[in-house]
Amino acid sequence: MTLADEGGLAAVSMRAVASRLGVTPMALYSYVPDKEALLDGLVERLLDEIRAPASRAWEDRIRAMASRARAVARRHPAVFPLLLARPVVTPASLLVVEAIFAALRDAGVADRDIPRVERLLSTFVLGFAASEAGGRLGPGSVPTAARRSGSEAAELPLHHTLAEFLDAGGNWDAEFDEDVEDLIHLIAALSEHERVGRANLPRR
Amino acid sequence: MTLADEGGLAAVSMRAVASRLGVTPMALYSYVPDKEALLDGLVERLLDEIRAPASRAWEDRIRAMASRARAVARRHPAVFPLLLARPVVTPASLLVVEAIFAALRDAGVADRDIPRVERLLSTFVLGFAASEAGGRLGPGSVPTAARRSGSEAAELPLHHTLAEFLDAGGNWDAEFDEDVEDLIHLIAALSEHERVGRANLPRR
DNA sequence: ACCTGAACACCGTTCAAGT
DNA sequence: ACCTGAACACCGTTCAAGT
Repeated sequence: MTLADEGGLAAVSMRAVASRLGVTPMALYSYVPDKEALLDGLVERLLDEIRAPASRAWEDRIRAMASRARAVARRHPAVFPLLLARPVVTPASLLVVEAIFAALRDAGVADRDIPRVERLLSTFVLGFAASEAGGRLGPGSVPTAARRSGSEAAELPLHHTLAEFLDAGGNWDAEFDEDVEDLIHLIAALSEHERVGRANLPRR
Repeated sequence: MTLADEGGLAAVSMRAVASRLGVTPMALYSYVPDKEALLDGLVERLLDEIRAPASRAWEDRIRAMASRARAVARRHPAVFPLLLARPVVTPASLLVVEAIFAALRDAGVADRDIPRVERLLSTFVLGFAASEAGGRLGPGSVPTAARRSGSEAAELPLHHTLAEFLDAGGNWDAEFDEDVEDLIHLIAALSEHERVGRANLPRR
């Protein structure tokens, strides 16, 4: 993890890890079948850092997990994107998912919608954090491009019109919080819809 | 792109590309400064495939772009995840963003919210498609884990309760469509909120 | 069970040289 | 401008051998 944090994912080689441990590269193969398993271990440690918070209101638990996920991404930007590429079957990831299930259930979301909404929520949160860590949301990058004079500007009229809002003032904290609030509203709307549906329909 | 589609990202080496072109590895450096630039070219071609659809209703344009992004991810699962790791400053990506801006404006979203909502939407769509391509949403993986007997099952009661809904019946098409509809509702709610706010407030 | 050492089949990129 | 050939400093992993 230290190697990844310091030198990016490219710095995590079996040889570099072995050298850091004062051991021969082949010694690692007693602990791990191959390099992929080693990276899986890194991902698992990331999920341990997210964990489930002990909070009362379901909204606060959603907010806390989202915020922690993003904090983990900032601490380990090189490793974080791997979260989107690995199946959610490890113990640590199942614990996080279980906690989100619980929050959605307390929110009143219908059972049949809970796993879907969990994936919707976690996909957005992981996607945002990974985008930020990977540099997709670079401060000022888009505005700079939009301000570029020449033929391109004419083909991007809305980038020009919206220029002042393009980079959120570089304040991704506030933007992320707003996004999470919007998704919490969406969840509340889904549960309201379920409540009304249950009152009016015979069964379903 | 062919190499990536056939053998994954690992199969895309400067040496393999050169060999495919019947040329020496070093010949590539006349066209591209390094390997990263070569991968940037792949990403740019992916964005070209998404493009902006010519459709009337803003909802249909959102649906079309989301659906196309996902189709691209299925055609090029190895390259697609790179989309989340590169800044949106290339011509092709700006065109896609511009089209989403236009749809959100037609939806009635306030100018100050448009770039944020564009990022919310594209982050989810790219995140979902990348998750699917990368195998995060593996069919049956989570249910299998939840069904696993032993001590773990006791710590995951909701996975047990929700077992029948855990993998969406493997029908990610339907789940993705539902997600997109939910987000369209969210956008409509935001624009409604803006309409009401504008009528009631003096300026803002 | 855990570790070493040598080897194999690869990498991206530099450098000097050719046309 | 475009391409070659040799070299450098790396990879992950196999295999045989040691304790």
